[in-house]
Amino acid sequence: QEDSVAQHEEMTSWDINDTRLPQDVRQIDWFQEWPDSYVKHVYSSEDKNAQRHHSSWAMRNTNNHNSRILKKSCLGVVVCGNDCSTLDGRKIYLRPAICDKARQKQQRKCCPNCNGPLQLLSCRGHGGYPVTNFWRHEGQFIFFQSKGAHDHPRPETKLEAEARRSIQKAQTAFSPSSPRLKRIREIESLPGATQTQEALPLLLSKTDACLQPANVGGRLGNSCRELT
DNA sequence: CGATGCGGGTGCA
DNA sequence: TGCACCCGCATCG
Repeated sequence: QEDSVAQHEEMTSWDINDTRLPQDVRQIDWFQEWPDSYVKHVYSSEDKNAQRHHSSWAMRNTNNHNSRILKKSCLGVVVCGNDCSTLDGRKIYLRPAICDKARQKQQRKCCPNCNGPLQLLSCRGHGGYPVTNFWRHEGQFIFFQSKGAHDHPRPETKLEAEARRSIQKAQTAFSPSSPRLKRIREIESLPGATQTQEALPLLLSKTDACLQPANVGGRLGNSCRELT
């Protein structure tokens, strides 16, 4: 009734920038993987995900010149420029790399589904700017506050993105352009080695053909094979 | 290799 | 002041 409403008000009456935050938190929240639309949460300082300031949205650390409050902003989602769909009718929503340099590389790779160009859909959910998340550790709690509503699809979760990288890495290991095989080829063509060069087929150059123009000449041993 | 934090520094209201 | 953001440095898995 009115009581529960009042109680809820009391729980969310704080702001991440307040000088002092509630000491008597009544409700500790379970970690929220997809916080959205101006929400606030209070986690236990024991919560591993909260401790690591995780989110399934791709959030990057941003400098707010305040060591007491950690601020992060959303990077959006990486989509296929051809707007392709997988066989099971799903769209490609890759997780933007958090590291600036890695993200630039990522955008030069191609769609894992159709090999088309990738495109970064920036988040504009906070007055035209990326949604921001704030974290503040205070005593036995970790306060969380988000500003803005994501105006784009959800990207892969961190775990999904890591799994994808593992798979790609494994596949790349078998590419003829990979350092590993090149090394083998070098060894085999050494003077004393047995002549078995013709044993290596040249059929996998497709791996290099899928690089985007801007990256031709780069030494990235990336592969663009499809997966799932 | 990258995820994550930090903080100096810049450009704008 | 508040905010967005670039950049390098360092840690860590």
